[in-house]
Amino acid sequence: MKIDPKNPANLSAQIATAIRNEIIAGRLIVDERLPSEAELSDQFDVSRPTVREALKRLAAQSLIRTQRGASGGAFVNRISFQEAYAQQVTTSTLLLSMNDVSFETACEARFALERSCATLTAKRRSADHLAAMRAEIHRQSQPGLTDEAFCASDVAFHRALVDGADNPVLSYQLAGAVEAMQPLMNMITFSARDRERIIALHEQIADAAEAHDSNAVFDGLTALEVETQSLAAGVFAQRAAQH
Amino acid sequence: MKIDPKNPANLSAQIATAIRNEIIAGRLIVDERLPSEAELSDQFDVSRPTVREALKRLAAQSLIRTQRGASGGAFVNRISFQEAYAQQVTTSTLLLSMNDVSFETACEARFALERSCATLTAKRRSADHLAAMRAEIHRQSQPGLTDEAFCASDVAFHRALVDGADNPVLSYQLAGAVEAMQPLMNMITFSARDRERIIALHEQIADAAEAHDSNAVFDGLTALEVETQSLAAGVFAQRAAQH
DNA sequence: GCAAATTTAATGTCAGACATTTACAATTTT
DNA sequence: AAAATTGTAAATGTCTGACATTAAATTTGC
Repeated sequence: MKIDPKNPANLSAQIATAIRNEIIAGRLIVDERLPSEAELSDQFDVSRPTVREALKRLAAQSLIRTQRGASGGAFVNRISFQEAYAQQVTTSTLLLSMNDVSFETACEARFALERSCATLTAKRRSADHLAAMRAEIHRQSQPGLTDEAFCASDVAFHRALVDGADNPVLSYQLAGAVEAMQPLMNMITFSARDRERIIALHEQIADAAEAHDSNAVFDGLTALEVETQSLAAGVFAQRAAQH
Repeated sequence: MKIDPKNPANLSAQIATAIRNEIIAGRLIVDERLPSEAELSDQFDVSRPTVREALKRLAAQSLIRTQRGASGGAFVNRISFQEAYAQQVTTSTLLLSMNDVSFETACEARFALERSCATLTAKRRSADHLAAMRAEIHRQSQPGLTDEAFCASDVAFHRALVDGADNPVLSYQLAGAVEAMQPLMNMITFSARDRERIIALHEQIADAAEAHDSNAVFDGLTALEVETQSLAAGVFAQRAAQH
Protein backbone atom coordinates (compact mmCIF):
# COMPACT_ATOMS: atom_id res chain seq x y z
CA MET A 1 0.00 0.00 0.00
CA LYS A 2 2.26 2.75 -1.25
CA ILE A 3 1.98 6.01 -3.06
CA ASP A 4 4.30 8.03 -5.24
CA PRO A 5 5.57 10.99 -3.23
CA LYS A 6 7.29 12.41 -6.30
CA ASN A 7 3.96 13.46 -7.67
CA PRO A 8 2.90 15.92 -5.02
CA ALA A 9 -0.40 16.76 -6.67
CA ASN A 10 -3.12 14.15 -6.52
CA LEU A 11 -1.93 12.72 -3.24
CA SER A 12 -5.45 12.17 -1.97
CA ALA A 13 -6.45 10.44 -5.20
CA GLN A 14 -3.40 8.19 -4.98
CA ILE A 15 -4.17 7.25 -1.41
CA ALA A 16 -7.78 6.54 -2.27
CA THR A 17 -6.70 4.30 -5.14
CA ALA A 18 -4.22 2.48 -2.94
CA ILE A 19 -6.85 1.71 -0.31
CA ARG A 20 -9.45 0.85 -2.93
CA ASN A 21 -7.07 -1.69 -4.45
CA GLU A 22 -6.56 -3.26 -1.04
CA ILE A 23 -10.31 -3.68 -0.72
CA ILE A 24 -10.84 -5.03 -4.22
CA ALA A 25 -7.98 -7.47 -3.81
CA GLY A 26 -9.57 -8.69 -0.60
CA ARG A 27 -6.65 -7.75 1.64
CA LEU A 28 -9.02 -5.51 3.56
CA ILE A 29 -12.14 -7.47 4.34
CA VAL A 30 -15.65 -6.39 5.18
CA ASP A 31 -16.10 -4.66 8.54
CA GLU A 32 -12.37 -4.48 9.05
CA ARG A 33 -11.28 -1.22 10.58
CA LEU A 34 -8.80 0.93 8.70
CA PRO A 35 -6.03 2.62 10.67
CA SER A 36 -7.12 5.92 12.19
CA GLU A 37 -6.68 9.08 10.18
CA ALA A 38 -3.68 10.01 12.30
CA GLU A 39 -2.04 6.65 11.67
CA LEU A 40 -2.77 6.83 7.96
CA SER A 41 -1.23 10.28 7.72
CA ASP A 42 1.87 8.87 9.39
CA GLN A 43 1.98 5.84 7.10
CA PHE A 44 1.58 7.82 3.90
CA ASP A 45 3.53 10.77 5.26
CA VAL A 46 0.84 13.29 4.43
CA SER A 47 -1.35 15.54 6.52
CA ARG A 48 -4.66 14.54 8.01
CA PRO A 49 -6.83 16.67 5.68
CA THR A 50 -5.25 14.89 2.73
CA VAL A 51 -6.06 11.53 4.24
CA ARG A 52 -9.56 12.74 4.92
CA GLU A 53 -10.10 13.76 1.31
CA ALA A 54 -9.01 10.30 0.27
CA LEU A 55 -11.44 8.70 2.72
CA LYS A 56 -14.28 10.88 1.47
CA ARG A 57 -13.65 9.64 -2.04
CA LEU A 58 -14.03 6.07 -0.83
CA ALA A 59 -17.10 6.95 1.22
CA ALA A 60 -18.69 8.43 -1.89
CA GLN A 61 -18.46 5.01 -3.52
CA SER A 62 -19.81 3.31 -0.40
CA LEU A 63 -16.53 1.44 -0.09
CA ILE A 64 -16.10 2.56 3.52
CA ARG A 65 -18.26 3.99 6.24
CA THR A 66 -17.05 6.13 9.11
CA GLN A 67 -18.09 6.18 12.70
CA ARG A 68 -17.26 8.77 15.26
CA GLY A 69 -16.29 8.31 18.84
CA ALA A 70 -13.94 5.99 20.66
CA SER A 71 -13.47 2.71 18.81
CA GLY A 72 -14.82 4.57 15.82
CA GLY A 73 -12.99 5.02 12.57
CA ALA A 74 -13.30 4.01 8.95
CA PHE A 75 -14.58 0.51 8.24
CA VAL A 76 -14.72 -1.44 5.04
CA ASN A 77 -18.34 -1.37 4.03
CA ARG A 78 -20.36 -4.26 2.72
CA ILE A 79 -21.94 -2.75 -0.37
CA SER A 80 -25.62 -3.54 -0.22
CA PHE A 81 -27.64 -4.24 -3.33
CA GLN A 82 -29.64 -1.14 -2.48
CA GLU A 83 -26.62 1.15 -2.50
CA ALA A 84 -25.20 -0.41 -5.63
CA TYR A 85 -28.60 -0.07 -7.24
CA ALA A 86 -28.77 3.66 -6.46
CA GLN A 87 -25.27 4.22 -7.79
CA GLN A 88 -26.07 2.33 -10.94
CA VAL A 89 -29.13 4.45 -11.58
CA THR A 90 -27.28 7.71 -10.99
CA THR A 91 -24.39 6.79 -13.26
CA SER A 92 -26.61 5.43 -16.01
CA THR A 93 -28.91 8.43 -15.93
CA LEU A 94 -26.06 10.90 -16.22
CA LEU A 95 -24.37 8.84 -18.90
CA LEU A 96 -27.49 8.96 -21.05
CA SER A 97 -28.27 12.62 -20.46
CA MET A 98 -24.72 13.82 -21.05
CA ASN A 99 -23.69 11.86 -24.09
CA ASP A 100 -26.33 12.57 -26.68
CA VAL A 101 -27.46 8.98 -26.64
CA SER A 102 -30.36 8.68 -29.03
CA PHE A 103 -33.69 7.56 -27.69
CA GLU A 104 -33.57 4.73 -30.18
CA THR A 105 -30.26 3.34 -28.91
CA ALA A 106 -31.24 3.58 -25.25
CA CYS A 107 -34.63 2.06 -25.88
CA GLU A 108 -33.16 -0.79 -27.88
CA ALA A 109 -30.73 -1.62 -25.09
CA ARG A 110 -33.38 -1.37 -22.44
CA PHE A 111 -35.80 -3.78 -24.07
CA ALA A 112 -33.06 -6.15 -25.15
CA LEU A 113 -31.96 -6.40 -21.54
CA GLU A 114 -35.45 -6.63 -20.17
CA ARG A 115 -36.34 -9.49 -22.49
CA SER A 116 -33.54 -11.43 -20.83
CA CYS A 117 -35.83 -11.70 -17.80
CA ALA A 118 -38.75 -13.11 -19.76
CA THR A 119 -37.91 -16.77 -19.26
CA LEU A 120 -37.06 -16.51 -15.59
CA THR A 121 -39.95 -14.22 -14.72
CA ALA A 122 -42.45 -16.47 -16.49
CA LYS A 123 -41.10 -19.38 -14.49
CA ARG A 124 -40.73 -17.85 -11.06
CA ARG A 125 -42.91 -14.77 -10.66
CA SER A 126 -44.64 -14.77 -7.27
CA ALA A 127 -48.19 -13.66 -6.58
CA ASP A 128 -46.73 -10.51 -5.07
CA HIS A 129 -44.96 -9.58 -8.29
CA LEU A 130 -48.12 -10.18 -10.28
CA ALA A 131 -50.10 -8.05 -7.86
CA ALA A 132 -47.54 -5.24 -8.16
CA MET A 133 -47.80 -5.35 -11.93
CA ARG A 134 -51.59 -5.33 -11.84
CA ALA A 135 -51.58 -2.44 -9.39
CA GLU A 136 -49.41 -0.35 -11.72
CA ILE A 137 -51.64 -1.19 -14.68
CA HIS A 138 -54.59 0.00 -12.66
CA ARG A 139 -52.83 3.21 -11.75
CA GLN A 140 -51.95 3.83 -15.38
CA SER A 141 -55.62 3.61 -16.32
CA GLN A 142 -56.61 6.41 -13.99
CA PRO A 143 -57.81 9.47 -15.87
CA GLY A 144 -56.08 12.75 -15.19
CA LEU A 145 -52.71 11.14 -14.59
CA THR A 146 -49.81 13.41 -15.53
CA ASP A 147 -47.30 12.20 -18.08
CA GLU A 148 -44.67 12.10 -15.41
CA ALA A 149 -46.77 9.97 -13.08
CA PHE A 150 -47.58 7.67 -16.01
CA CYS A 151 -43.87 7.22 -16.72
CA ALA A 152 -43.10 6.58 -13.05
CA SER A 153 -45.77 3.91 -12.96
CA ASP A 154 -44.37 2.45 -16.16
CA VAL A 155 -40.97 2.15 -14.51
CA ALA A 156 -42.54 0.55 -11.44
CA PHE A 157 -44.32 -1.98 -13.66
CA HIS A 158 -41.10 -2.97 -15.35
CA ARG A 159 -39.25 -3.16 -12.07
CA ALA A 160 -41.83 -5.61 -10.80
CA LEU A 161 -41.39 -7.59 -14.01
CA VAL A 162 -37.63 -7.71 -13.55
CA ASP A 163 -37.85 -8.56 -9.85
CA GLY A 164 -40.14 -11.42 -10.80
CA ALA A 165 -37.10 -13.23 -12.16
CA ASP A 166 -36.10 -13.65 -8.52
CA ASN A 167 -32.44 -13.06 -9.19
CA PRO A 168 -30.98 -10.14 -7.23
CA VAL A 169 -28.00 -9.82 -9.53
CA LEU A 170 -30.27 -9.53 -12.53
CA SER A 171 -32.42 -6.93 -10.76
CA TYR A 172 -29.35 -4.92 -9.93
CA GLN A 173 -27.89 -5.03 -13.41
CA LEU A 174 -31.19 -4.02 -14.96
CA ALA A 175 -31.78 -1.14 -12.57
CA GLY A 176 -29.76 1.25 -14.68
CA ALA A 177 -31.31 0.16 -17.94
CA VAL A 178 -34.88 0.57 -16.76
CA GLU A 179 -34.70 3.59 -14.47
CA ALA A 180 -32.30 5.66 -16.52
CA MET A 181 -34.85 5.63 -19.33
CA GLN A 182 -37.30 7.64 -17.27
CA PRO A 183 -35.91 11.10 -18.09
CA LEU A 184 -35.93 10.19 -21.76
CA MET A 185 -39.49 8.90 -21.54
CA ASN A 186 -40.51 12.08 -19.76
CA MET A 187 -39.72 14.01 -22.90
CA ILE A 188 -42.66 12.29 -24.57
CA THR A 189 -46.26 13.35 -24.22
CA PHE A 190 -48.67 10.46 -24.27
CA SER A 191 -52.09 10.84 -25.80
CA ALA A 192 -54.98 8.91 -24.27
CA ARG A 193 -54.80 6.57 -27.24
CA ASP A 194 -51.05 5.98 -26.72
CA ARG A 195 -51.66 5.14 -23.10
CA GLU A 196 -54.40 2.70 -24.01
CA ARG A 197 -52.09 0.78 -26.32
CA ILE A 198 -49.30 0.67 -23.74
CA ILE A 199 -51.64 -0.45 -20.98
CA ALA A 200 -53.04 -3.17 -23.24
CA LEU A 201 -49.51 -4.47 -23.82
CA HIS A 202 -48.79 -4.32 -20.09
CA GLU A 203 -51.89 -6.41 -19.51
CA GLN A 204 -50.77 -8.85 -22.16
CA ILE A 205 -47.40 -9.18 -20.46
CA ALA A 206 -48.90 -9.59 -17.00
CA ASP A 207 -51.28 -12.24 -18.32
CA ALA A 208 -48.40 -14.06 -19.92
CA ALA A 209 -46.40 -13.96 -16.70
CA GLU A 210 -49.39 -15.27 -14.80
CA ALA A 211 -49.75 -18.13 -17.29
CA HIS A 212 -46.02 -18.93 -17.03
CA ASP A 213 -45.81 -18.40 -20.78
CA SER A 214 -42.28 -17.12 -21.35
CA ASN A 215 -42.65 -16.75 -25.11
CA ALA A 216 -45.68 -14.53 -24.66
CA VAL A 217 -43.79 -12.36 -22.16
CA PHE A 218 -40.96 -12.10 -24.65
CA ASP A 219 -43.30 -11.18 -27.49
CA GLY A 220 -45.18 -8.71 -25.33
CA LEU A 221 -41.95 -6.89 -24.54
CA THR A 222 -40.98 -6.84 -28.19
CA ALA A 223 -44.36 -5.41 -29.12
CA LEU A 224 -43.96 -2.80 -26.40
CA GLU A 225 -40.56 -1.87 -27.79
CA VAL A 226 -41.99 -1.43 -31.28
CA GLU A 227 -44.82 0.66 -29.87
CA THR A 228 -42.47 2.83 -27.82
CA GLN A 229 -40.05 3.37 -30.67
CA SER A 230 -42.76 4.39 -33.15
CA LEU A 231 -44.37 6.63 -30.56
CA ALA A 232 -41.06 8.37 -29.88
CA ALA A 233 -40.28 8.64 -33.57
CA GLY A 234 -43.62 10.35 -34.09
CA VAL A 235 -43.06 12.81 -31.28
CA PHE A 236 -39.57 13.69 -32.42
CA ALA A 237 -40.62 14.07 -36.06
CA GLN A 238 -43.45 16.37 -35.06
CA ARG A 239 -41.15 18.39 -32.87
CA ALA A 240 -38.57 18.69 -35.65
CA ALA A 241 -41.23 19.88 -38.10
CA GLN A 242 -42.32 22.63 -35.75
CA HIS A 243 -38.85 24.14 -35.66
CA MET B 1 -28.94 24.62 -3.27
CA LYS B 2 -29.11 24.65 0.50
CA ILE B 3 -27.95 22.57 3.39
CA ASP B 4 -29.13 22.05 6.92
CA PRO B 5 -26.78 23.86 9.27
CA LYS B 6 -28.52 22.42 12.31
CA ASN B 7 -26.90 19.11 11.64
CA PRO B 8 -23.28 20.06 12.06
CA ALA B 9 -21.97 16.60 11.32
CA ASN B 10 -22.15 15.44 7.74
CA LEU B 11 -21.77 18.89 6.30
CA SER B 12 -19.52 17.72 3.49
CA ALA B 13 -21.93 14.93 2.60
CA GLN B 14 -24.83 17.37 2.54
CA ILE B 15 -22.96 19.76 0.28
CA ALA B 16 -21.97 16.95 -2.04
CA THR B 17 -25.57 15.79 -2.28
CA ALA B 18 -26.79 19.33 -2.93
CA ILE B 19 -24.36 19.80 -5.82
CA ARG B 20 -25.02 16.31 -7.15
CA ASN B 21 -28.73 17.06 -7.28
CA GLU B 22 -28.05 20.24 -9.23
CA ILE B 23 -26.12 18.22 -11.78
CA ILE B 24 -28.66 15.42 -12.06
CA ALA B 25 -31.49 17.92 -12.43
CA GLY B 26 -29.58 19.59 -15.23
CA ARG B 27 -29.29 22.96 -13.51
CA LEU B 28 -25.53 22.59 -13.73
CA ILE B 29 -24.63 21.56 -17.24
CA VAL B 30 -21.60 19.86 -18.68
CA ASP B 31 -18.35 21.84 -18.63
CA GLU B 32 -19.94 24.54 -16.52
CA ARG B 33 -17.62 25.86 -13.87
CA LEU B 34 -18.65 25.61 -10.25
CA PRO B 35 -17.94 28.56 -7.96
CA SER B 36 -14.45 28.50 -6.53
CA GLU B 37 -13.84 26.72 -3.24
CA ALA B 38 -13.66 30.07 -1.48
CA GLU B 39 -16.99 31.16 -2.92
CA LEU B 40 -18.62 27.85 -2.07
CA SER B 41 -17.42 28.06 1.51
CA ASP B 42 -19.02 31.51 1.71
CA GLN B 43 -22.27 30.32 0.13
CA PHE B 44 -22.64 27.30 2.39
CA ASP B 45 -21.07 29.09 5.34
CA VAL B 46 -18.52 26.37 6.00
CA SER B 47 -14.77 26.23 5.83
CA ARG B 48 -12.75 25.43 2.74
CA PRO B 49 -11.63 21.93 3.83
CA THR B 50 -15.28 20.97 4.27
CA VAL B 51 -16.07 22.17 0.76
CA ARG B 52 -13.04 20.30 -0.50
CA GLU B 53 -14.20 17.04 1.06
CA ALA B 54 -17.53 17.50 -0.66
CA LEU B 55 -15.83 18.12 -4.00
CA LYS B 56 -13.66 15.03 -3.57
CA ARG B 57 -16.77 12.95 -3.09
CA LEU B 58 -18.11 14.21 -6.40
CA ALA B 59 -14.77 13.72 -8.10
CA ALA B 60 -14.77 10.10 -6.94
CA GLN B 61 -17.94 9.57 -8.94
CA SER B 62 -16.49 11.40 -11.94
CA LEU B 63 -19.22 14.00 -11.60
CA ILE B 64 -16.70 16.84 -11.59
CA ARG B 65 -13.10 17.34 -12.58
CA THR B 66 -10.77 19.96 -11.13
CA GLN B 67 -8.13 22.06 -12.78
CA ARG B 68 -5.49 24.12 -11.11
CA GLY B 69 -4.27 27.55 -12.00
CA ALA B 70 -5.96 30.80 -12.85
CA SER B 71 -9.34 30.25 -14.52
CA GLY B 72 -9.14 26.78 -13.07
CA GLY B 73 -11.69 25.34 -10.71
CA ALA B 74 -14.17 22.50 -10.57
CA PHE B 75 -16.09 21.73 -13.74
CA VAL B 76 -19.07 19.52 -14.33
CA ASN B 77 -17.67 16.47 -16.02
CA ARG B 78 -19.12 14.68 -19.01
CA ILE B 79 -19.10 11.09 -17.83
CA SER B 80 -17.55 9.03 -20.58
CA PHE B 81 -18.68 5.52 -21.34
CA GLN B 82 -15.20 4.40 -20.37
CA GLU B 83 -15.39 5.90 -16.88
CA ALA B 84 -18.92 4.65 -16.34
CA TYR B 85 -17.79 1.23 -17.54
CA ALA B 86 -14.93 1.11 -15.02
CA GLN B 87 -17.21 2.20 -12.19
CA GLN B 88 -19.77 -0.40 -13.13
CA VAL B 89 -17.17 -3.16 -13.08
CA THR B 90 -15.78 -2.09 -9.72
CA THR B 91 -19.18 -1.86 -8.08
CA SER B 92 -20.42 -5.12 -9.55
CA THR B 93 -17.28 -7.00 -8.61
CA LEU B 94 -17.41 -5.83 -5.02
CA LEU B 95 -21.12 -6.48 -4.80
CA LEU B 96 -20.63 -10.08 -5.85
CA SER B 97 -17.60 -10.73 -3.68
CA MET B 98 -19.06 -9.16 -0.55
CA ASN B 99 -22.57 -10.52 -0.52
CA ASP B 100 -22.15 -14.26 -0.73
CA VAL B 101 -23.82 -14.35 -4.12
CA SER B 102 -23.84 -17.94 -5.27
CA PHE B 103 -22.02 -18.82 -8.44
CA GLU B 104 -25.28 -20.17 -9.75
CA THR B 105 -27.17 -16.90 -9.31
CA ALA B 106 -24.42 -14.76 -10.80
CA CYS B 107 -23.94 -17.12 -13.71
CA GLU B 108 -27.65 -17.24 -14.44
CA ALA B 109 -27.86 -13.45 -14.52
CA ARG B 110 -24.78 -13.13 -16.65
CA PHE B 111 -25.95 -15.48 -19.37
CA ALA B 112 -29.51 -14.20 -19.29
CA LEU B 113 -28.17 -10.71 -19.95
CA GLU B 114 -25.68 -11.84 -22.53
CA ARG B 115 -28.35 -13.66 -24.50
CA SER B 116 -30.08 -10.32 -24.88
CA CYS B 117 -27.30 -9.41 -27.32
CA ALA B 118 -27.77 -12.48 -29.47
CA THR B 119 -30.23 -10.96 -31.93
CA LEU B 120 -28.40 -7.68 -32.37
CA THR B 121 -24.96 -9.22 -32.54
CA ALA B 122 -26.05 -11.74 -35.14
CA LYS B 123 -27.44 -8.90 -37.20
CA ARG B 124 -24.71 -6.29 -36.87
CA ARG B 125 -21.40 -7.90 -35.88
CA SER B 126 -18.57 -6.41 -37.92
CA ALA B 127 -15.60 -8.28 -39.32
CA ASP B 128 -13.53 -6.75 -36.52
CA HIS B 129 -15.72 -8.24 -33.83
CA LEU B 130 -15.59 -11.64 -35.49
CA ALA B 131 -11.81 -11.39 -35.76
CA ALA B 132 -11.56 -10.49 -32.08
CA MET B 133 -13.66 -13.51 -31.15
CA ARG B 134 -11.58 -15.83 -33.34
CA ALA B 135 -8.37 -14.43 -31.87
CA GLU B 136 -9.54 -15.20 -28.35
CA ILE B 137 -10.60 -18.70 -29.34
CA HIS B 138 -7.14 -19.23 -30.76
CA ARG B 139 -5.52 -17.97 -27.58
CA GLN B 140 -7.69 -20.28 -25.50
CA SER B 141 -6.44 -23.27 -27.48
CA GLN B 142 -2.80 -22.57 -26.66
CA PRO B 143 -1.34 -25.27 -24.43
CA GLY B 144 0.21 -24.19 -21.16
CA LEU B 145 -2.23 -21.38 -20.61
CA THR B 146 -2.88 -20.64 -16.94
CA ASP B 147 -6.42 -20.83 -15.65
CA GLU B 148 -6.34 -17.11 -15.02
CA ALA B 149 -5.25 -16.30 -18.57
CA PHE B 150 -7.92 -18.65 -19.87
CA CYS B 151 -10.58 -16.80 -17.88
CA ALA B 152 -9.28 -13.43 -19.04
CA SER B 153 -9.50 -14.58 -22.63
CA ASP B 154 -12.97 -15.89 -21.96
CA VAL B 155 -14.03 -12.45 -20.75
CA ALA B 156 -12.44 -10.83 -23.81
CA PHE B 157 -14.35 -13.21 -26.06
CA HIS B 158 -17.63 -12.32 -24.46
CA ARG B 159 -16.86 -8.64 -24.54
CA ALA B 160 -16.31 -8.87 -28.29
CA LEU B 161 -19.61 -10.70 -28.55
CA VAL B 162 -21.41 -7.97 -26.62
CA ASP B 163 -19.72 -5.15 -28.52
CA GLY B 164 -20.85 -6.83 -31.71
CA ALA B 165 -24.37 -5.63 -30.95
CA ASP B 166 -23.06 -2.17 -31.80
CA ASN B 167 -25.02 -0.49 -29.03
CA PRO B 168 -22.82 1.42 -26.56
CA VAL B 169 -25.53 1.48 -23.93
CA LEU B 170 -25.85 -2.27 -24.09
CA SER B 171 -22.08 -2.70 -23.90
CA TYR B 172 -21.97 -0.48 -20.86
CA GLN B 173 -24.81 -2.21 -19.05
CA LEU B 174 -23.31 -5.61 -19.70
CA ALA B 175 -19.82 -4.66 -18.57
CA GLY B 176 -20.61 -5.38 -14.96
CA ALA B 177 -22.34 -8.64 -15.67
CA VAL B 178 -19.52 -10.06 -17.76
CA GLU B 179 -16.42 -8.70 -16.06
CA ALA B 180 -17.56 -9.11 -12.48
CA MET B 181 -17.85 -12.84 -13.10
CA GLN B 182 -14.11 -13.16 -13.62
CA PRO B 183 -13.15 -13.47 -9.95
CA LEU B 184 -15.81 -16.13 -9.52
CA MET B 185 -14.61 -17.97 -12.61
CA ASN B 186 -11.06 -17.79 -11.33
CA MET B 187 -12.07 -20.01 -8.46
CA ILE B 188 -12.54 -22.84 -10.92
CA THR B 189 -9.79 -25.02 -12.30
CA PHE B 190 -10.34 -26.08 -15.88
CA SER B 191 -9.18 -29.46 -17.07
CA ALA B 192 -7.99 -29.79 -20.66
CA ARG B 193 -11.23 -31.54 -21.41
CA ASP B 194 -13.29 -28.71 -19.88
CA ARG B 195 -11.45 -26.19 -21.99
CA GLU B 196 -12.03 -28.19 -25.13
CA ARG B 197 -15.76 -28.18 -24.56
CA ILE B 198 -15.84 -24.46 -23.83
CA ILE B 199 -13.73 -23.64 -26.88
CA ALA B 200 -16.00 -25.77 -29.06
CA LEU B 201 -19.00 -23.77 -27.84
CA HIS B 202 -17.16 -20.52 -28.44
CA GLU B 203 -16.51 -21.67 -32.00
CA GLN B 204 -20.14 -22.57 -32.40
CA ILE B 205 -21.16 -19.10 -31.23
CA ALA B 206 -18.64 -17.35 -33.48
CA ASP B 207 -19.81 -19.40 -36.45
CA ALA B 208 -23.39 -18.50 -35.70
CA ALA B 209 -22.53 -14.81 -35.44
CA GLU B 210 -20.69 -15.03 -38.74
CA ALA B 211 -23.73 -16.66 -40.36
CA HIS B 212 -26.03 -13.99 -38.89
CA ASP B 213 -27.95 -16.80 -37.22
CA SER B 214 -29.34 -15.25 -34.05
CA ASN B 215 -31.07 -18.39 -32.83
CA ALA B 216 -27.83 -20.30 -33.03
CA VAL B 217 -26.02 -17.60 -31.06
CA PHE B 218 -28.77 -17.77 -28.46
CA ASP B 219 -28.60 -21.55 -28.24
CA GLY B 220 -24.82 -21.50 -28.11
CA LEU B 221 -24.92 -19.17 -25.12
CA THR B 222 -27.49 -21.36 -23.41
CA ALA B 223 -25.34 -24.43 -23.98
CA LEU B 224 -22.37 -22.54 -22.60
CA GLU B 225 -24.37 -21.63 -19.50
CA VAL B 226 -25.33 -25.26 -18.92
CA GLU B 227 -21.73 -26.31 -19.39
CA THR B 228 -20.42 -23.64 -17.02
CA GLN B 229 -23.00 -24.39 -14.36
CA SER B 230 -22.35 -28.13 -14.38
CA LEU B 231 -18.62 -27.55 -14.39
CA ALA B 232 -18.87 -25.24 -11.39
CA ALA B 233 -21.24 -27.60 -9.59
CA GLY B 234 -18.70 -30.38 -10.06
CA VAL B 235 -15.83 -28.31 -8.73
CA PHE B 236 -17.77 -27.12 -5.70
CA ALA B 237 -19.08 -30.61 -4.90
CA GLN B 238 -15.57 -32.03 -5.07
CA ARG B 239 -14.24 -29.24 -2.90
CA ALA B 240 -17.00 -29.80 -0.34
CA ALA B 241 -16.26 -33.52 -0.22
CA GLN B 242 -12.61 -32.91 0.57
CA HIS B 243 -13.49 -30.87 3.64
C1' DG C 1 4.62 43.40 -32.73
C1' DC C 2 6.35 39.57 -30.34
C1' DA C 3 8.58 37.04 -26.71
C1' DA C 4 9.85 36.81 -21.96
C1' DA C 5 8.93 37.92 -17.29
C1' DT C 6 5.56 39.02 -13.83
C1' DT C 7 1.20 38.92 -11.68
C1' DT C 8 -2.82 36.65 -10.21
C1' DA C 9 -6.34 33.43 -9.17
C1' DA C 10 -7.27 29.07 -8.41
C1' DT C 11 -6.48 24.32 -6.46
C1' DG C 12 -3.27 21.18 -3.53
C1' DT C 13 -1.24 20.56 0.78
C1' DC C 14 0.14 21.33 5.53
C1' DA C 15 -0.07 22.41 10.62
C1' DG C 16 -2.43 22.97 14.70
C1' DA C 17 -6.47 23.63 17.14
C1' DC C 18 -11.15 22.97 18.92
C1' DA C 19 -15.85 20.58 18.80
C1' DT C 20 -18.46 16.52 19.00
C1' DT C 21 -19.43 11.88 19.50
C1' DT C 22 -19.04 7.47 21.60
C1' DA C 23 -17.25 3.49 24.23
C1' DC C 24 -15.41 2.22 28.41
C1' DA C 25 -14.01 2.64 33.08
C1' DA C 26 -14.46 4.64 37.50
C1' DT C 27 -17.37 6.44 40.88
C1' DT C 28 -21.29 7.27 43.44
C1' DT C 29 -25.89 6.20 44.92
C1' DT C 30 -29.59 3.27 46.10
C1' DA D 1 -24.10 -5.68 45.48
C1' DA D 2 -26.38 -3.74 41.55
C1' DA D 3 -27.59 0.23 38.99
C1' DA D 4 -27.17 4.80 37.61
C1' DT D 5 -24.06 8.56 36.96
C1' DT D 6 -19.94 10.75 35.84
C1' DG D 7 -15.39 11.18 33.88
C1' DT D 8 -12.00 10.13 30.38
C1' DA D 9 -9.89 8.99 26.18
C1' DA D 10 -9.98 8.15 21.33
C1' DA D 11 -11.74 8.99 17.19
C1' DT D 12 -13.94 11.74 13.49
C1' DG D 13 -15.84 16.48 12.03
C1' DT D 14 -14.75 21.12 11.42
C1' DC D 15 -12.24 25.59 11.49
C1' DT D 16 -8.44 28.99 10.77
C1' DG D 17 -4.54 30.39 8.48
C1' DA D 18 -0.75 29.63 5.86
C1' DC D 19 2.28 28.17 2.05
C1' DA D 20 3.12 25.56 -2.47
C1' DT D 21 1.99 24.80 -7.12
C1' DT D 22 -0.08 25.49 -11.34
C1' DA D 23 -1.56 27.87 -15.41
C1' DA D 24 -3.77 31.66 -17.56
C1' DA D 25 -3.64 36.61 -18.05
C1' DT D 26 -1.08 40.72 -17.98
C1' DT D 27 2.70 43.52 -18.18
C1' DT D 28 7.23 44.57 -19.61
C1' DG D 29 11.25 44.72 -22.59
C1' DC D 30 13.18 44.59 -26.94
